[in-house]
Amino acid sequence: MAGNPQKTPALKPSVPKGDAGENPCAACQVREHAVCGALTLPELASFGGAMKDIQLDAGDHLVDEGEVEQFVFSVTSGCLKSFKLMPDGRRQIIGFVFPGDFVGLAKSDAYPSSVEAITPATLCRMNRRELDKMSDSIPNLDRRLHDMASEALAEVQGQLLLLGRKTAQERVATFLMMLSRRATERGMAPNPIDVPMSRDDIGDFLGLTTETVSRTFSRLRKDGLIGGDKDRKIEILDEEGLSDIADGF
Amino acid sequence: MAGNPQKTPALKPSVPKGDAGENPCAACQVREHAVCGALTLPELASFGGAMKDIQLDAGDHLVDEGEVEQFVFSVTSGCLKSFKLMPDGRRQIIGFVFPGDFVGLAKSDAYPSSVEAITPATLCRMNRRELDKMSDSIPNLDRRLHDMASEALAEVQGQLLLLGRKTAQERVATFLMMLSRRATERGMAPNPIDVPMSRDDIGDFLGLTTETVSRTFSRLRKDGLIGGDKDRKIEILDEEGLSDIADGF
DNA sequence: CGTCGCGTTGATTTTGCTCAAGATGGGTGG
DNA sequence: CCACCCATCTTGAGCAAAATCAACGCGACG
Repeated sequence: MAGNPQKTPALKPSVPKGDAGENPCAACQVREHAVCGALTLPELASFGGAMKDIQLDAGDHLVDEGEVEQFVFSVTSGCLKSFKLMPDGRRQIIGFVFPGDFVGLAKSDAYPSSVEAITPATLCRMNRRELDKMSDSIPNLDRRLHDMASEALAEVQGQLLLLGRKTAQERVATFLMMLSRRATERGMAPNPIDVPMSRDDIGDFLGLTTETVSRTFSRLRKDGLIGGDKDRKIEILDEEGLSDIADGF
Repeated sequence: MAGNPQKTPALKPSVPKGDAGENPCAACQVREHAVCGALTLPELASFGGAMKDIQLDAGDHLVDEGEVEQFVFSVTSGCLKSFKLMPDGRRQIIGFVFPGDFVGLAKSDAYPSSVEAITPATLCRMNRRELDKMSDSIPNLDRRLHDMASEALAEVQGQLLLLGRKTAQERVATFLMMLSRRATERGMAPNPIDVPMSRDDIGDFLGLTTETVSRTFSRLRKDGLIGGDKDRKIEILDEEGLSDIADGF
């Protein structure tokens, strides 16, 4: 069960000590933002019963691209990355996975990408088959899954524009605005931004090299758009300016 | 109603003359591949009753990014493109839309991208609201929509890898393999490939310029991987070689 | 105290873009 | 039916943005 302190969790673990045994999900910090937010308390009880808590250390891998999709996951704390690899090692990070996010939205036989923990993380795990069954009998759950898939689909379209047409500076600015917006949606401070991933990861997400990402951060810093990078936190100094760069104005 | 001959439809229009009035959908050529394939004949009748046939000429625009998502569409013939624009005119084509494809999979308030016809096209149009209602009462329909969204999500992840990490040659090779595979899925010949879109469109899809696309085709032709480009058709001469380039081997 | 991973910065190279000029070919009107 | 026109495509030359190659700083950790 979750409950052990992690080194750098983005949110508290889902099950505070002492609550386990009754309905751990009722106390989950990210429930509202997760799939589970669609469920009534009784539904939540049976749903939670089918869940197994998982803990990962930084660097642990959760699933492999191509592997049979036996499980789906709902993240309760930490940060993960979803990525694809090419035979020669080139890597594209498909997305960063935060608390409340769901791994396995795209129903398919095999995982379309690998997933690995960036920070220590806690997740709830469920059998794909079991989720499908529940989704058949709980319309709200089904709707929530469909809505989350829709949102993911809309969001990834923005990423296509970024990778296909934006400059390095625009990509990095977009990335920062994205992190800031996500933090706000999760009820966290939009500024300074928590940036738990390495320059390498950011590069593989934005279709750039580490060096270009680093240079671009330096330039944004020199131009007074962002502040220093203390403790994996970046401060946005000129939100409007950054947003204009991000959108190509 | 559909039924008039088009200049260059990829498939026959959905409603052959004479069948209209009974259950036009029953005769639809692309039904099996479209949302409608999930429906029983009685369901299909009421579903089709809520549909309005639409015809577009090449260049006609169907929906605008940001516009309220009042309608959804199922394509019955022709080819369209879905795209996003930046303030300065840079364009990213999100995807090409073929017969059987659905416009509006990502349930949201506003269309996430614009859609415009590349060739003359015919579509079935339905109110978003009405589709949602039907989807609530027909589990098979709901499941089909969810499955199609899942597939779209998985496919777009491959596009992220392409745009973020592949070379020009790899992109074009991937594009051709993609077209070939799609044709096969629709029961059409995988070779030669029908390429109804302009070099410009291909460029905006692959994150390249027209010139680079053109040069890359020339190179593939010179290297004997593909044949000439007669009548918007390209022949694959070395499928394995092309596939290896596409996948980065 | 040395090592290792990560980030930054600099020098050089390369890929694909930009700018420019022809080629091609379908469509239109004389 | 032919000539012209305009879109689209192709090819070439030079350029620029980002990649690559390389060196170094810095903090964490053994």
